[in-house]
Amino acid sequence: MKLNYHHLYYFWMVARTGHLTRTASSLHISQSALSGQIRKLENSLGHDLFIREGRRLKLSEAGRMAFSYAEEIFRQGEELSAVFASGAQVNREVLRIGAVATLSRNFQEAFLHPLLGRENLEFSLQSSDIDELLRRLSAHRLDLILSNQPVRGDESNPWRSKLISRQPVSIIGPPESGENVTFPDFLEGRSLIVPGADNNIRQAFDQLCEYHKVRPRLVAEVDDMAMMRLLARDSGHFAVLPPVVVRDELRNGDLFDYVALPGVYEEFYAISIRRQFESPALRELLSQPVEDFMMRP
Amino acid sequence: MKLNYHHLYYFWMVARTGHLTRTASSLHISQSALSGQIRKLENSLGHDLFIREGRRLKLSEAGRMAFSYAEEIFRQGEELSAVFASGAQVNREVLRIGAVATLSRNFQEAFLHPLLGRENLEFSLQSSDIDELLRRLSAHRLDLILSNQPVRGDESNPWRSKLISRQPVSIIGPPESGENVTFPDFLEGRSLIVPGADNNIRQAFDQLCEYHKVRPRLVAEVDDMAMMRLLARDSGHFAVLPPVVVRDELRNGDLFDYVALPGVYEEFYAISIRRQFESPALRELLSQPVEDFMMRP
DNA sequence: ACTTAATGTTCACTTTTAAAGAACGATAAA
DNA sequence: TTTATCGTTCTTTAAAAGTGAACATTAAGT
Repeated sequence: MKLNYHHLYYFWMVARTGHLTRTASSLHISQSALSGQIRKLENSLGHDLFIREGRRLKLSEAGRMAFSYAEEIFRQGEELSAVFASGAQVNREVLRIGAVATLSRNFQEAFLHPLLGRENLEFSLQSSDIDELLRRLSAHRLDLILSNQPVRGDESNPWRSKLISRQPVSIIGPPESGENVTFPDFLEGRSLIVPGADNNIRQAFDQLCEYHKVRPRLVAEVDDMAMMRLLARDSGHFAVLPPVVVRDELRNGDLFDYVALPGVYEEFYAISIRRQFESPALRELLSQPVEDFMMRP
Repeated sequence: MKLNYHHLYYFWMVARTGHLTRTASSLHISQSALSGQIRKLENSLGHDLFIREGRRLKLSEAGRMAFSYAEEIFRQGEELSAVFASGAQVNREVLRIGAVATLSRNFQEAFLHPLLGRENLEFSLQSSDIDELLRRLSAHRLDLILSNQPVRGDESNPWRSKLISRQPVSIIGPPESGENVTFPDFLEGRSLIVPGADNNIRQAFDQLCEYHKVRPRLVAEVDDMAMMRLLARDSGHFAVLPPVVVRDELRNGDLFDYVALPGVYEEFYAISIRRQFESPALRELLSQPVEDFMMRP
């Protein structure tokens, strides 16, 4: 039997105050109607929601359970009503994007670039860790996640990961080093700043070193691409980095791109929920070709 | 005008598939009825939810917004139905408790002790940081939070913090030290393990040192009470700790309680949402007297 | 102990709302 | 161009929700 949301609403209103008569008058219906509707809900659910003690109503355990769901349901519903009632521009397109906090800012900006020119579009950008972002995506509080790892969906979470860009990764260092950089010998014993262990660049890089039997000396493992950029620029050490992260420094000569690492890429994924009606802005973003669009000005 | 949840439900079902006729037949109603109900919802909200292009339905931006709310609302509703339909013991009392992860386990256990003996009661215990726990409390995914800090509620979050226990804090160290411990001189230059800077014990302790013009040497700042316990036991250093945390070690002589710090207490708060009908188990827990109930076996 | 006011339930009846079915219009595919 | 499919609108019918009176229970006041 299908849940009747009107009955549930009445139940919720009564359970909040604990009084049937008062609630009835605040709802502008008779108490007998209210009593009857709640009785119907109880019959449909198969449990009493209130314990009747004489003229007093007490919430039963089943009622408590139903109440906690009802709270959520009608809180959302009231928010929905409020949004429409406020006359807020409901017709503006809204895109809520979450980005893994350690992702390159240059990348995020390049990816979102097509949205910037659009009138009548509003977007929000939230940084957090991937678990939190996936939670928000599931709760429909986000439309899209930018991540450097794909995520496998399942029945209860119909996530879809789309590869949106694949960036080469280079050894980047100070320009005046004057070193004759030959791959892979150059890496042997070399002091290096590398991405953190759970980054996929790092895993590919480790495999590459393994394969060529070279052992660099790791001076720092850093999660965050913005931090990597600062360290590469200011430490004087060499770093394993996608050039796009230090695009500005490469341009103005503060850093130099010595050698691209074969087979090592940073990948970017857009994670979304498959929908019958995809927002036009979202569709536009996701249809960008997988190429080096990040090299745009 | 009040939101009609039946209309919203129909809208949701149609928006999921994008087809009115198919949805109508899956709902076992005529397409004309479905069309009419959705039209009523649109009138009540004041916005078109679909864009009609000939015989085709497209979700409008307003529709997209409504849809994301509807998703949440009816996901919850279906969960509620499922819980009742599954015949799961809806009449069992359920108490969902969140504890700040750094809280003493002995305290948590002592506090929850009254629940252990109860038939027909089930409780879940989740550890996390206070922000995450408060989010869950607001979302009605928790009934109670145990914390070492009170939280001030407001209109949108009617939280209620109740002091449930106040524990003395001592200097605790290895039993064989043979030192003549006199407060406060003992502390001068002393190597100490102390709670982390945002713990209220720590703040009180720092003030105490300031007042007595003594400067201990801090060898470790530790957030987590379980970690403090291990470090106090195994490091040979003295530590600033509530004795209850190392109750077992004090009993069996692995550690010794040298001196209670005057005016320094660890406080425990229970944070809940004020409700018309409080669960009996919750009421029982919260009515425990503020005393050293933690010294029970 | 009795009365009174407040509360909740049930029943017969009325009003409101939702659903069905036919007629119509638009369009994608044959 | 036809034809089958899909969505809208209108009128009629069926179902659901609401009303008000009669009745039951209980807390508080006399």
